[in-house]
Amino acid sequence: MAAGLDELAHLAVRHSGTPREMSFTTASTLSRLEHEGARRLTSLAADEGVAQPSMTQLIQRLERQGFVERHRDPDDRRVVWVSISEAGRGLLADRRGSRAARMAELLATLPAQEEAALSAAVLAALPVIRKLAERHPGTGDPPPG
Amino acid sequence: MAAGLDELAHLAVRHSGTPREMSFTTASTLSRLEHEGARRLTSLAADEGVAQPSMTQLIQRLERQGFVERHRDPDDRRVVWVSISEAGRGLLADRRGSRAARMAELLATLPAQEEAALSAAVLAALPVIRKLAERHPGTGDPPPG
DNA sequence: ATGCCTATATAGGCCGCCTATGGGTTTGGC
DNA sequence: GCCAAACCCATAGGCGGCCTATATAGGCAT
Repeated sequence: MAAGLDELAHLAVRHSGTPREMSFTTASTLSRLEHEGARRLTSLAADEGVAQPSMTQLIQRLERQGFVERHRDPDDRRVVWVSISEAGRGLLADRRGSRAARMAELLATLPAQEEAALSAAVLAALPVIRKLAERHPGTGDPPPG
Repeated sequence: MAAGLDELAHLAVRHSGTPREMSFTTASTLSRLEHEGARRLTSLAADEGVAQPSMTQLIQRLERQGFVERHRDPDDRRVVWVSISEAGRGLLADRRGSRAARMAELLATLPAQEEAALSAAVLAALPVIRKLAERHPGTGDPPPG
């Protein structure tokens, strides 16, 4: 069974489209900024499980591309607050839309019987996999909720 | 249901350990060399879905690290044959061992009922997911068989 | 004021991917 | 036999994404 689970993980990584369009950390950071509002650079780095200079570089790139904004804290001028821009929200929306569309298109190719079987399997597996994921060191912590 | 499948793929990518230890392409290329024997650089690049210079660079690094060997074809001196070394086989064996150990350790934390549910779900999902993966553009083609 | 701590930036290095281009090697038409 | 086209691989140069070590600048406490 472990072999089957391993193969599924393998297929997920191979076909996830990451990092063809955008790296996992980039997407996760943007999504976090959308859901949690303005964040400090260091705490972003900690939550995403990358070193602080890596986050500095990522945010600089996203700022250059117009997807986030940076503001110095007037009360503590060492601190940088990072927030998502309208363009950033648009980027996330586009990504989600195209992902969902591809997924729907793919699922539509399945005969009803197989789709039902897959649906049942996903629903059964999801809570168990979530539990396993909590106990396994990954790349950063998921956003709360 | 698409949302659940998407979440599962997300968790798989997040917790796969790629590319913390070794990139997907690197592992896949080494594994292909192990199973298929000596291969030419260009055909390796095509099968792995990367550009030829990327494969040249990857193979140069793997050769430097001692995991593959390169030989020019005496009958067509343009051609380079790439094969896995003993150290390369050892690397793959170690990786598989540690992956399997982590997976087993993780699964051992589940109550028997949940493990049975997960096992059933995986067995039910696997053939359907395989079918979907064939219809979806990924990073290169899987090795035949 | 001095010296410590904190928050971010910079320097430098490696992997992993790309396009464009260069340099040998065959091959095929003539 | 020769030369051009086709082929295989290497190199150059660039960007994303990650790291450690170190610098810079601001805040804080004695």
